[in-house]
Amino acid sequence: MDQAKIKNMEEFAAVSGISRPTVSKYFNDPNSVRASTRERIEAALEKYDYRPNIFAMNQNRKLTKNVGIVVPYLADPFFAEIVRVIEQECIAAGFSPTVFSSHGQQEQEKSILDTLRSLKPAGVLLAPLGRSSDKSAIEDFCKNVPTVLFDSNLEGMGEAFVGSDNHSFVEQTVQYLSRTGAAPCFFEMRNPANPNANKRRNAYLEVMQSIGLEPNVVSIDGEGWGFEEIGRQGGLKVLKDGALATNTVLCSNDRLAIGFLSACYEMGLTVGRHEKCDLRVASHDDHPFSRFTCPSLTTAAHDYSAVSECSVETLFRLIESGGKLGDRTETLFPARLIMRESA
Amino acid sequence: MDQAKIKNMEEFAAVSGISRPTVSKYFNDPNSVRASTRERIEAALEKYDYRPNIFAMNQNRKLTKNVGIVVPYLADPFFAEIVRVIEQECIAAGFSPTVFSSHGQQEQEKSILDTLRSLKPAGVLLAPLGRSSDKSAIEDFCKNVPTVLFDSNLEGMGEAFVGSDNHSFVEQTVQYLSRTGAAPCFFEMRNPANPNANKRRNAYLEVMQSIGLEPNVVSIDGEGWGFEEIGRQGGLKVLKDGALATNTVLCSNDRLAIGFLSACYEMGLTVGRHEKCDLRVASHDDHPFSRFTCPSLTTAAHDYSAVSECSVETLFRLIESGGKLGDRTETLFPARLIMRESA
DNA sequence: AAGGAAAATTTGCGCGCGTAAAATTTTAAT
DNA sequence: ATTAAAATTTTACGCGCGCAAATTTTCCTT
Repeated sequence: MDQAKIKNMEEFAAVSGISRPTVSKYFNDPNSVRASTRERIEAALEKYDYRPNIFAMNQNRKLTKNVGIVVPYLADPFFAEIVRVIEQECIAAGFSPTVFSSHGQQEQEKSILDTLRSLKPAGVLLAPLGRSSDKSAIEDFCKNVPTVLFDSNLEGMGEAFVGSDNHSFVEQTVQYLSRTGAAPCFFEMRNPANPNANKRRNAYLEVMQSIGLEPNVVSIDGEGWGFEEIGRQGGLKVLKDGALATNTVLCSNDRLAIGFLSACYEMGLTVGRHEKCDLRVASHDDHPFSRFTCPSLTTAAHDYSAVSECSVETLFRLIESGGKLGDRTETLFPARLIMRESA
Repeated sequence: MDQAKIKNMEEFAAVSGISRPTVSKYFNDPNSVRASTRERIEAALEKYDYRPNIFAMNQNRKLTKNVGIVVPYLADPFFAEIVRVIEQECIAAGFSPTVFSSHGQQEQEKSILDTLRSLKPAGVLLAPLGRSSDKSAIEDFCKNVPTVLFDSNLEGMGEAFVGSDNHSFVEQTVQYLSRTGAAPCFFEMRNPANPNANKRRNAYLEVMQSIGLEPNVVSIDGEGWGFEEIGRQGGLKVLKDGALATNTVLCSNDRLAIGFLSACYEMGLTVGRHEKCDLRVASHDDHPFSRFTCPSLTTAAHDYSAVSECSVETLFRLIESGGKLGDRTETLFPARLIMRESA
């Protein structure tokens, strides 16, 4: 690496013996220049550590290489994990991902969309807050920026949606539970922050009816994204009130289940699939920690990698086709039942 | 809001009846212009929705309003939580924070520092990987970019360090455990990814010696950031081998403890502070989920808000003083013992 | 009302790069 | 060798804004 500091593309073009426009073309797409030219540029790149000024690049480019990734709550390990994978894939494809978390707040989500607009992103992967999203703000955003929704769907918004098939989740857990023991009650938040929750409740009702069992929905109070605490408080209340019709509880999601397990433990109730246990508990999501609860949690797993890969691929297709896809596709991946000790 | 779209600052200056340089000054610092001028600009801002082009701004400004936040592993709820708070504080102070996760990989950390350089940030809050960081790369970075280290310290690097006092963590848990029962064994990874781990082991040895107890360190194998699984595997091995000298286990951190609790459960061992229990388990960090383990985890808590606030404040002082502080300060916050059911 | 400091304006240049059009060179095919 | 196509170079302009110096206006003081 030569000590001579290269200030700009002009100078770099000079030392590499290539014209600046061609160098510019190279940085835009290394394959767009002749192989021999590419080699010469890359040789110079080794010698003279130079990187184009991203601000100047983005200012003039019609389309940047920026990609926005927005999730409703990054402190939720489920989203943290999905973001981790998506981020890597964007980098591998030569994009610059920027991660944003709405932190569960509508205002925050709106302000992120505002920031994102001025970032002129090539595309955005958006997991909206859902129920508490400002629908018209998101709709407006999607009209101006190529956007793929993931995780939670907002009817008609964005160019595509990629997520998990909630019905498949509930069907598998309900089938499994009712085949191996008592019919499951459904434990959920009355006003869930996430729209998937409503789909899961409806799926529960459908599946129970289809196999001729009496549904039993237990809705608990609580606001916000502190699901574990909400599940614990709700669990304590439900258990004390004897509000459960059977000894089998199907939680809407794993974080709620983690709280519910905690409540069971406090009440001195044993959870598990064995005869001697008081309760069976199952859930949905395969949260990264559900493997380590006591007992380990039986759950329906997202196909994490399929959802992330498909989201990213869809976004890239969208970007390549200039921001518009033919018709809005909705891709849903089925769940995989993970049988552990809790049910 | 008028339908007339404002293209640039030139046009906006025209419609607001102010010269462009003055408008530019306003966006740089609203207080640097006369009150009456400020009002006129803000009135126009209401009417004609205009936002300066950040790329053009950042290209020409000597110092941007960007702030980088780098953590070793964002999927760890501990970091997710700290990032959440820090992010809000930066926004409140008028900065544009960008969050990066090294995902536990040295290469990733280095590439983030590279990216960060070209972002010309006013300052960076960096929680390094620690043991697996490329020290010289970080040292070099800190020389060029105003940086405050947090969470884990790298001797002499950055303009300041803010973190938790590991000795205080261990002192409190060891004192508590040995006062209320058997002396604690120390359960840790042999090659921990985090440098705090080494400080905690040393603190354990010191504290045990100072109160005249025989230390007993149990080091387990495992690489990477999957602490729960490592703790579980290690726990199973240790429990089967009967490698624990006493019935009290102090884990280096909560995630390891979560795995260890899982191992205890699998082995049919009961954990808790009551007479009839087989084991007592305690730990450090007050991980967001440690409240919900079964039994709930006795642990030493970080002062999350103090660490985040102090980090941010230190960074702002650093930025205001032009990137250099007098002498490198190291601020350590003590732990707060949280007594729960596990010990 | 006069004076001076503070704030605002005018003028003008520069940042680093994208990009378009035309001229030139290189490559591949006949 | 001839020729057309592809790649490169030259030339030239524009993006939206920061910033500095000189000038003018505004405000407050005595």
